[in-house]
Amino acid sequence: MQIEHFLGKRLGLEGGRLRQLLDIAHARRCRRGDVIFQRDKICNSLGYIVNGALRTYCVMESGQEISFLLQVNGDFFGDYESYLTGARSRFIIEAMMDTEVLLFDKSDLDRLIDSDIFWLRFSRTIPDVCFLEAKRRIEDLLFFGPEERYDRLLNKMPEIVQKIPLKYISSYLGITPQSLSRIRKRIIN
Amino acid sequence: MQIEHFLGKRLGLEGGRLRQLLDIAHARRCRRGDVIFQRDKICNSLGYIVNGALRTYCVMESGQEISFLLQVNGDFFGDYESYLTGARSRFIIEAMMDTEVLLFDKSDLDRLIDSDIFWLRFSRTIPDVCFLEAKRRIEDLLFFGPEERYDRLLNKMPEIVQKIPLKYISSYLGITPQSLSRIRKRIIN
DNA sequence: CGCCAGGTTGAAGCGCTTCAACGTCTGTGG
DNA sequence: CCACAGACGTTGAAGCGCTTCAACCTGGCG
Repeated sequence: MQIEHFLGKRLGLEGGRLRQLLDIAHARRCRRGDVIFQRDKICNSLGYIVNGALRTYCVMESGQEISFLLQVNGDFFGDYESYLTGARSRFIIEAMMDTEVLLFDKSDLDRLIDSDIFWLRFSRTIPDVCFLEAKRRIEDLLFFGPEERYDRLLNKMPEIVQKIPLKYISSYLGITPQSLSRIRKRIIN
Repeated sequence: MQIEHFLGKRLGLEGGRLRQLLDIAHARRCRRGDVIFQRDKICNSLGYIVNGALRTYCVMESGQEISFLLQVNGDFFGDYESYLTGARSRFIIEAMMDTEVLLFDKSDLDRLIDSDIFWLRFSRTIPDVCFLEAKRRIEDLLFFGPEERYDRLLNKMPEIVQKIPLKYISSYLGITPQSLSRIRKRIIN
């Protein structure tokens, strides 16, 4: 099946091992606008996007919403800091369109990891992936200006950028919706 | 001894376990300006700063140097992406003042990790720490403006910021040296 | 002494922000 | 079926902050 294939490829798993992992997965469908994870909760599961798009965002004191992450098919989601440390999360995760996800509960993952040294070795993959993604984001913010960042985002997720509200994208890029609107206009030429 | 104490506390290690780790450490002293790690190499060791300060930076095509990380006593350093993936690094690591470090070779760490399930469990600590640091940096860049970022850096490493060249700090903050100079002037009031 | 790197300061410019108004689309209720 | 509200995007005008270019100052060092 497709899901297995993509998830397995992403994680370097196959056959029985992949099946073992899928055994503890919970499938869930969300509608556009559904909140998958609430602020001030402790994140006790990690997720994988089968189909759709999510945003992980933070509401600032001013009331302004800032997109911390925009994620699509094949991406993992969840506030990994809260998952790791057990601290309450400041983030909200919301579906930007109808979305199917697989959820893995921390308790199930921990049990799996304890069950077999294979999974103990495997468990490093999670923070490794999180770190690499985070590093890319830093490089994006540090090495490029707003316009270049938008360009790179377009390359990274071309179909999605056209479909989701502009304001989610602008705060992800660290600019105002108006600025992004003008950048778009500029780029058309 | 002090070093052991701090390193152990940072990693949650003590007694025999801490000694095991220190057994594979190589101490090294560097002078201000020494390059500890060279661009285009593969990073095959991780380091711990006993005393001093390092910067991890990238030279852009324009020739401009951008500080990716500024690190001080008690911080870990190394291009963890290159360490993980085996890819050539685009970063250079340089001592900003006379600095003592402990180096841990990947081959020794891998051997340690394979020797005992304790160390296999422990090995997740490394990417976890890297991820949490990276996440802080993203939040800094995304949630705050240049002036606030400088303020937060002052709180994070107050002694060091006074001692190292302004241009290293400004590129870490994502601004020009001139702008940082003016921000400093503004803040004195 | 004079050079050089690092820092400061001034002036001009550009890009993003802010505030505000208007256009467009969609869904809802009269 | 139309009218209207609300969300979203666009556009204009004014302002602010960072950038750029350039000049100058300062301290360290050969």
